[in-house]
Amino acid sequence: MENIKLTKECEIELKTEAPFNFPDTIFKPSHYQSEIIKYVDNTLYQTMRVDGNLYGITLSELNDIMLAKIFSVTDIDSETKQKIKDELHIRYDLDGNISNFLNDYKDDSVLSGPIERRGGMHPSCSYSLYEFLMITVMLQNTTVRRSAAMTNSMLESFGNKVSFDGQDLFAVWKPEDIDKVSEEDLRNLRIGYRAKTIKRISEAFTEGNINEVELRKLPKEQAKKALLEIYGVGPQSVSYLLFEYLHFYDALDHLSPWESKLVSMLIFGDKSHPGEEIVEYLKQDYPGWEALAVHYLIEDIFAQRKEKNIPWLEEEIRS
DNA sequence: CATCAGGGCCCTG
DNA sequence: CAGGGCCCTGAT
Repeated sequence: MENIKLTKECEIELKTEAPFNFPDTIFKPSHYQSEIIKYVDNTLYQTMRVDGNLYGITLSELNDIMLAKIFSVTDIDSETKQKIKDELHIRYDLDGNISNFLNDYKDDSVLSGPIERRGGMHPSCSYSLYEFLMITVMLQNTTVRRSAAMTNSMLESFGNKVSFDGQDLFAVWKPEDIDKVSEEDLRNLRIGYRAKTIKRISEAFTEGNINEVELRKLPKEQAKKALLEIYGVGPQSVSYLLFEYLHFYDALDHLSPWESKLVSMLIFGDKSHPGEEIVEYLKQDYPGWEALAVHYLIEDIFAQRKEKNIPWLEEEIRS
């Protein structure tokens, strides 16, 4: 596979809506690791496709200013630069205002710890809609280890190897690349029945049936409806999409079993409470912020995992 | 060795 | 609206 070297470099500054917590917003320890994104020395490395061209992006923070470096094959024009800047603002929720959440719940018995440790953390999605859909498909009905294995085998076959700023990583394949491949060839990568879903979604994007720009303008319920019309998107995937990708802080209609166990433990001290009960509880206690509340709880416990062993958490990860 | 659920969803009846 | 089936894999 050809290794694309991105050697031209420029830098932009990104303005954030305070309070903004850089590390906890741009990198999420609860997500499974892949070679699409790297977080090294407080710097995030990712790729981005704009108008058919591939760019390397680094994100870092210096004296409370967020810096993005853009790496490219040829010099970048100001229009593209602006597009990337706008896109980063959206993906990392740089203009979202969560100060009321932090003020209202800083003394809350459940959230005070997470808010103290990670206050200013926003939901974010490093990926385009298509890329994130690919991730949600990989997550379906399997374990973290296999999700990572499937992602990597897909990247090895169809992704683009990219080098910039001393790092090597993969860019997710383009929808057109998959549209040409047979379902059988995809299945040979041990992605199972997901091959069909990936082909269907790739086909929809190739034919221009999904409009990312318009989707982002929709109110929550309409966005949900539109997303559920995509083949392979059900209640679980749509909840990830509404919160992480579209940043609806109150998008909590559904909690997956593994998340329910974690949140149940963190709120009630045992894993037994069912998802529906927890959703009701969160809607009562954190109206307007129920999904963000879950996010603070889960990311906070995963962050603590790096520093100490949490047996009841390890039991649920099985990676 | 077999059986099963897993960071779901589609389809059928 | 409930329930079966689905690719594969590690756990039991």
